[in-house]
Amino acid sequence: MANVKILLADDHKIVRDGIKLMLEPQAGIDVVDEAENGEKALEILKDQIVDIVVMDINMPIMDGITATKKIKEKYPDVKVLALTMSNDDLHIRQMIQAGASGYIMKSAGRKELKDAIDAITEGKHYFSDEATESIMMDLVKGKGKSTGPDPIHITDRELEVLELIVQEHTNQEIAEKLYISSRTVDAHRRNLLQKTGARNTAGLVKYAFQHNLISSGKDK
Amino acid sequence: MANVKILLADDHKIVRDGIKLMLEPQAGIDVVDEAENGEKALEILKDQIVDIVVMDINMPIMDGITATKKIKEKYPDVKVLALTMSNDDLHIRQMIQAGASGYIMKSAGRKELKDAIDAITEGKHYFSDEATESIMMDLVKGKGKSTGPDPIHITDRELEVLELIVQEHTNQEIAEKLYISSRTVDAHRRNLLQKTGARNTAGLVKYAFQHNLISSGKDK
DNA sequence: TTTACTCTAGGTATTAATACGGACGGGCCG
DNA sequence: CGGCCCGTCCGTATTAATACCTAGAGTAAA
Repeated sequence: MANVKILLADDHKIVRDGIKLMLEPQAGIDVVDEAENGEKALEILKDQIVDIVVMDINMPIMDGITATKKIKEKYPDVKVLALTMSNDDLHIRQMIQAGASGYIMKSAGRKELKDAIDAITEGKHYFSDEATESIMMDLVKGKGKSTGPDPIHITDRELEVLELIVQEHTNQEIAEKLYISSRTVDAHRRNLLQKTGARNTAGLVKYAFQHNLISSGKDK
Repeated sequence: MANVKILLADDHKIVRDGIKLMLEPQAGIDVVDEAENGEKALEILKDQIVDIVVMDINMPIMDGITATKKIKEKYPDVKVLALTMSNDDLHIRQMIQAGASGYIMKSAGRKELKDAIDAITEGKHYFSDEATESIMMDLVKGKGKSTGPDPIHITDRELEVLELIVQEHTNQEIAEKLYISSRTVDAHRRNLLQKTGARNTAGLVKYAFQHNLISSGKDK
């Protein structure tokens, strides 16, 4: 059997180098290329045969979830192993829905990484214990009900509003920016409160940060 | 000359393993131990001779900035190389003030890591281009004035209030929790708005996340 | 076509937050 | 001692946000 061809997608070179050094000595595994964001990864796939993409979730320009969706659309045979820092239920679910074959955290060790790649190579799936537990909790809860964080779907418009809220704009200002009534903004805001389970603006901003919906919220 | 003894402090095992694999083949460098948070790093230093601590900033339990301060207090000869994902001015400055000898980002490559360690071993400092630029900007600006993030000092009480705000509490609730008048909470809130430059609650929460100060704000 | 969802918008009301003021005791430090 | 900062509290006022409810136009799916 030919070697497994890996593409690394992570915005931190140290992480890429680290994974590469961990994998390269392994027999049967070749890291054929690297990408520092989802867009680059897609470009590389155009003219490079790859078996597995090891994909970070948090990346600039194009995040791992979006990239995974696009990869599975265009190259359904390419497997994706999600790699992330957080153990966020939402991210795990989103990656699985996007078509990832596995999910491990950066706090995992070399062995787990190897195990995950082996499992995926054999056409199986690999989820870290934490991810498995999270998914099981969902099944137990019976398809996201009751108190669970639920499969909440925030619409595009709501996301726009949320971003402007995070940018410290008032409803009036948001209304002007989006060319809608402030009442509409108010409605979106209430929907956001309800969907996110937040009590107030503080909760919305917190939600945005914890689920990384912030794009340009950087300092200064 | 004896080998340089390195202690890795990062909560992500993959990152630790990666760095280790990058450094170990290098002549003259030994990774003698690892820690997944600042507290562990301090414990290790108790009975382990270490020359340089490669320290991540974002870590659970005890962050890199706090850990660096404590290390420089107890073991002034131990050098610290800060390692981080963000290029946040504030973090850079805080780490330098805490006593770090260098600062590089995870998006840096193997060569930069090696260069940084070499420089620090020789008693010099090493700052990535981005960090240098940021510091230079400060010098140009003349000691943090005008638009700069200033040497704002948030008092303990204000911090308590801020934390409760982030936890989605209203002024009344905060007042009850702290056994003070809601008017006082209001005053603290106004001072926070003024000090942080925020326009409203959203800005305060954003500030809290970007600079810090959230301890247990995790999901669920 | 019905169903469902999104986006839109309004009415009415209450509560919370923000913007100005000013004031006072305590602790720390030159 | 005399200032300075901190933490505490109040008055007044305006603006913003939140809580209810209803509801139509558009679109996409069943």
